[in-house]
Amino acid sequence: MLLRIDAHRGRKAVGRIRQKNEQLILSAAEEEFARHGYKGATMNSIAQRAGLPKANIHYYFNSKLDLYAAVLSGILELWDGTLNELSADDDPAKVLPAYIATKMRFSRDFPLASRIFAIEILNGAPNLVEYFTDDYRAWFRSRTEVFRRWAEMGKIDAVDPAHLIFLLWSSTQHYADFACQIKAALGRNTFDDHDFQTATETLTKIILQGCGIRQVQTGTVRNARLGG
Amino acid sequence: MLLRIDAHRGRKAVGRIRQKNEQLILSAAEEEFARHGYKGATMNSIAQRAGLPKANIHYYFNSKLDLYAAVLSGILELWDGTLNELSADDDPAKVLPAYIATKMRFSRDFPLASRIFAIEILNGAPNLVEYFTDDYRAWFRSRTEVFRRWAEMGKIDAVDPAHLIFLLWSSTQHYADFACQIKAALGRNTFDDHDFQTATETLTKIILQGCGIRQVQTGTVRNARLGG
DNA sequence: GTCTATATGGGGATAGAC
DNA sequence: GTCTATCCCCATATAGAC
Repeated sequence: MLLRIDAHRGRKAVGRIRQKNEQLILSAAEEEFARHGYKGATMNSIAQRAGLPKANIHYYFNSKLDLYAAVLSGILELWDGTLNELSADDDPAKVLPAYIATKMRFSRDFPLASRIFAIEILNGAPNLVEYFTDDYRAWFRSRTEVFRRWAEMGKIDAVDPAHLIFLLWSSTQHYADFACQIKAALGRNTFDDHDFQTATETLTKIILQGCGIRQVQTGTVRNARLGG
Repeated sequence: MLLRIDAHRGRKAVGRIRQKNEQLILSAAEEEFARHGYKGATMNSIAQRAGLPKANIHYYFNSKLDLYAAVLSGILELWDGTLNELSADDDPAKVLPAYIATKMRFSRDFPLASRIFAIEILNGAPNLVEYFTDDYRAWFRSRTEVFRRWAEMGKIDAVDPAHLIFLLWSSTQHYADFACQIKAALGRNTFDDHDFQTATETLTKIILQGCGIRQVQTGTVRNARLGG
């Protein structure tokens, strides 16, 4: 069964009430899907969280799958384009820390989105077949190419670009996806801005140094490394 | 509702048939839970995969939750003890590569276990409240202490130990949990032993160098770093 | 111990009044 | 557009024959 990821687009333009209610439902659905997975979340619990009768959910989104598609679609829009900003012309000593910081902000600001996406992947991405196409493969290749050229130019050490990208993804998303374990390990109930800053700095230091990039001070623009 | 994680222990000693069937069911359940989550997996599909009638599952494991607890319990046993082998007396240049390699082997050999655990954490670990206790916190602190002392002795750079551990966890588990996305990105149907080796080497290089550890050649024992 | 048949509840979806 | 009442299916769990 194929999922229309863009199911929520193409809806007819709407009034204020509709827009408000749809947003209310989407937020509630995001919370429930993140907490219980697709099957585990119920239209009932979503309706309750949104403060609306169950039938209204079906009025705005025809089916549970449509609602899930809308949530997932919003997440993909959010995801797109962060890695796209990296270019071979950039100085990795400048843009890699920025990329790590951006991904960490995502983990802090949109943990639910990150978790829903993660659960979808963990389950084998049954609803993302049309997302993981040859286009995705081509896009990814264009991204690894940036790192490959950096290595070629001696701006970073010769590391496998694909695995470096996976490292960037995994290490940052971990703070959204495994927040519960992290809090348990640290014995905390919250993981605040200061914690996120420490995490960001630690990751940045290790990954940049691990790639042979001399770190520049924040705010300072300096060439990191000129020779191989 | 509290879950008895040790539900499968304390069962009466059993004959060959029971043991064989229980193992059959556990394997089938692991596959289904990993693929569809707790709620998404059905006793029917588990029974079918195990090649047994549904009622038999209930005969061996009273309820679906009991079955899930047994699966989860086996996973925790598997997880325990890998990080325990690290000691402050060790040379991180030797034992960190070994730890990374072990975790990567886990991702390769037990991807289902990794995914079930990940889904449980993603969902807020509702069934692991009795696992993430103060004991867990104390255990984690004892592990960070190892890295802290390494830094104190100048064996590694001064990095936040907790976040270093999270990095080790996230980067290695990623290859089990996000296998589906990785294959899509690489345009492959399989991620073979050679791929795992490349991934392991890349991670090892970046993380060790990122911590200021000079990597020793495989099989060679050499002091990595003597001074601060 | 094994398995068929069934009870029971819950969840997605809809009809139709307002 | 909104919401109550209801339908129908499916999943867990069990009863009880073998």
